Amino acid sequence: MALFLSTYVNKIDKKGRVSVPARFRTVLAGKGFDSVVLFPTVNGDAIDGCGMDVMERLLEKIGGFDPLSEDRESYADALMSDAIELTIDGDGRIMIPLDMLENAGIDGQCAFVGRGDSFQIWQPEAFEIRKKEARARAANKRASSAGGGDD
Amino acid sequence: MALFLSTYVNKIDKKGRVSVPARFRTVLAGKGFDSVVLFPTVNGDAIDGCGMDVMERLLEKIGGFDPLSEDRESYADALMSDAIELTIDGDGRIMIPLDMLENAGIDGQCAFVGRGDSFQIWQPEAFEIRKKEARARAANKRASSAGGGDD
DNA sequence: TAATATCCCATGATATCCCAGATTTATCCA
DNA sequence: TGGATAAATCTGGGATATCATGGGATATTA
Repeated sequence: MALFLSTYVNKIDKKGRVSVPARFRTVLAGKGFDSVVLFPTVNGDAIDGCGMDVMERLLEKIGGFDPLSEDRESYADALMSDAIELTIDGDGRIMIPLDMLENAGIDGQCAFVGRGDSFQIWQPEAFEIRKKEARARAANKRASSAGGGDD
Repeated sequence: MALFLSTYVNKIDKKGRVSVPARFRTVLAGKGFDSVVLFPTVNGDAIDGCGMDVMERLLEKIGGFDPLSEDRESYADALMSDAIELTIDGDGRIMIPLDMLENAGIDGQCAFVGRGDSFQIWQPEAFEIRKKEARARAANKRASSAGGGDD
């Protein structure tokens, strides 16, 4: 298995620990990682997560360090400066810093949401809402643009 | 053989296990998979099934990971978050999560319906009904417009 | 030395493995 | 062609392993 799929809701215990879903751990381990990289989503309503490989690819895509390009610099800066690498402990758990959780409105429980080559961490209810909205948008799009709708 | 063909009805035992039809397993094995990927159909009245290759192709299509694009193809995202990969056990069975079965109105038995390079899982009676409707629609279409109807 | 993080182990719940009947499908030989 | 034998498939259930979570004990850091 190579992709982050599905959605898992796990509990944050009073010490601040959360289990990374076993499936996600398997994906990471398959790439040789025992850690995750986390950083806030662009609009700040959740947390982006991935393996270190994705960060490296991202950096490549951005073009590496280029002191002459302000654009790229800020682009990369925003990401890399907010990103943290968390080691997965022996029981498969991580400790997400409190401020990162607060920024994403997460408390008590969190939903690990697969996105293929990365995943996101959401406050469960917030994610459900967003998903419904996304579905509605997609349905609209399908309805309006041509009518070859199969199931 | 490379295609998912025909319809097989199998029983869901009280542990929640179902045999994946042997023919379907052969197709998957031919592609090098010992697992299936399942996700709800767009309108939610059944379950879509395929091999991991389909998901990988989809991911390619929507492009790699770009944390700065606010929402990439929302439909694809919804898919990744709803999709699950289920390993086929030594006896050829999978365990479909209860909520996925409930969403599709499946209980007790399920029909594996071949669709070529993918398949669907239906509540057997619901599938029969839908099939009749589809036939009727196709017949109408043909009668009125002399167009090319599909399934 | 407080406060916090990490390690280690325990515990239900649940999924997985393994084996054994029961059916169906395929194969073989007369 | 038919009927008997063999193989594969589906199903059931007990034993085992995995997973998420909790809490105490040990290390780290300020």
